[in-house]
Amino acid sequence: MGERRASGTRPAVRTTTVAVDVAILAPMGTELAVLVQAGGRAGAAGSAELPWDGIRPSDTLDDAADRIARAALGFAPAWLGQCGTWSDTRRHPGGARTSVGYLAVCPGSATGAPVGENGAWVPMSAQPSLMPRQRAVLDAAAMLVQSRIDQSPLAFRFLPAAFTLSELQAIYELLLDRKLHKASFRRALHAARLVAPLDEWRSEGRGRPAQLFQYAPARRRSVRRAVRFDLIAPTPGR
Amino acid sequence: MGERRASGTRPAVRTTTVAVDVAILAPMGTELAVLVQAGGRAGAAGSAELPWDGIRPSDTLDDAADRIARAALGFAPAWLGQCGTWSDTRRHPGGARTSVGYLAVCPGSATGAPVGENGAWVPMSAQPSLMPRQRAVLDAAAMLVQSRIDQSPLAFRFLPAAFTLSELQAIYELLLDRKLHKASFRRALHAARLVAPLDEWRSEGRGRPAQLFQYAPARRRSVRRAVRFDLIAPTPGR
DNA sequence: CGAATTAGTCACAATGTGCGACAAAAGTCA
DNA sequence: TGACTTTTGTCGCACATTGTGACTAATTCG
Repeated sequence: MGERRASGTRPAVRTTTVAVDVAILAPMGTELAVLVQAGGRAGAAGSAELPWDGIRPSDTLDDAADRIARAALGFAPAWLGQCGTWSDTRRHPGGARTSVGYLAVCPGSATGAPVGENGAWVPMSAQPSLMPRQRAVLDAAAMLVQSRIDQSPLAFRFLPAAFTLSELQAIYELLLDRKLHKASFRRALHAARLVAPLDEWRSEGRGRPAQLFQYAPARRRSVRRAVRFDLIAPTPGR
Repeated sequence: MGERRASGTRPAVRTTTVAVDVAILAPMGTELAVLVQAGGRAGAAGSAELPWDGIRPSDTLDDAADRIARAALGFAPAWLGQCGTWSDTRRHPGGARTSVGYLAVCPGSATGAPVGENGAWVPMSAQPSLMPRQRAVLDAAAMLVQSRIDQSPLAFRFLPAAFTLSELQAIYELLLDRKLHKASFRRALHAARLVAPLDEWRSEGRGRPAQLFQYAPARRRSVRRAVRFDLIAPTPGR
């Protein structure tokens, strides 16, 4: 003991095979959907896979994730963020020992259009059968959405730039999986000064036309609030 | 266009060199400190480094991080969590192209004892001069602490199992960098039913002895709360 | 035109938070 | 011993935030 380094040996880097795996999520109807592609062995059971690739010499991980998401979607995702990294022997479509997982978010309009030749949007509830490694990435991506909803404007990335407040509320209800009260939702939203009205209205079939808004956070007083003990979940996370 | 994969090529894994870098944080006096070790070239300016190592064939990343933290500290950290992964050309002590960053947390008692032959606790405000890659890891670790304070019992990991409420409040004040009101702090803490009193008191010099508590989250009603728009920061993170 | 439907707001009750005041239990020191 | 200091721990009130149902507004449908 008293050894400076792990187990008395000097630290040394090792070589590994690495892939970037991207879970691309978008709202579809009343729930989230994930974009999967047919695997290498088409027709085989459990052959769906998340879009993935290796990293190129000049790539950062963010570069690679953006490239993979663009290639799968045909356009850039509205948001990208890392959701974890794993290195183990679980199966991966490319046989990578190490996977860097990313979450990509895009508006619901994407789930209405076809995605390439072998892409498909699968509802999260349908539990697409992925290889174990990619299953871990998808689970972590879903967790990341949950943990970031209240801390970042992630919910807005599931919508186009201009949206109605009812659409925004529907996204929050989808992500949080519970009904919200319209008046409370709007009161809190406006108090936070996160959206600005556009001089534009949209009529969606019957009913009064809804005003369009855009995400436009205003400089707001950084009030010192209480410690939020009520948000603490028993497990300290991953 | 219409291509199924990135740039029309089939996806393929690549090889990279990888290190696990661990930012070990603990309270020291009134601020956080990070554990650094003297680098390979002792005495050289900017030679401090975070504990790091490669991954072993049977290691998961969590295994490696735990091993590295134990070796540096002499005991297991109270908490470990991934804070990000980077793959770029920034300098790293081991020359790794890819780094998996971890945050390790341990109680303040650690910062009073010596740490191995060439370890030292450096206050975060002192900005230890690390190589660029490890600087990124440390910054991400600090961000992770901030983002998890309200979502997980992370603050409790900076304390021993038994603690006084004043100690807990001091940790929160240190992490949030602001004074908290004692009565409000305790009211919210007890309302969340996160701690249980021990039948033990501790006298710290003068003043009334403080009762000791332990972290013991009780099953509490999962009240449906409002969407917390006020916590949303303008940037969607990382 | 009236019913149905969706958007948007209001008022009030219930709950939560900031904050000062104060009581309780110990040590310090004349 | 007894006043003074220091720290723990609680109470109560003013004020802010949130939950909820009721209400008005603007549009389509038949």
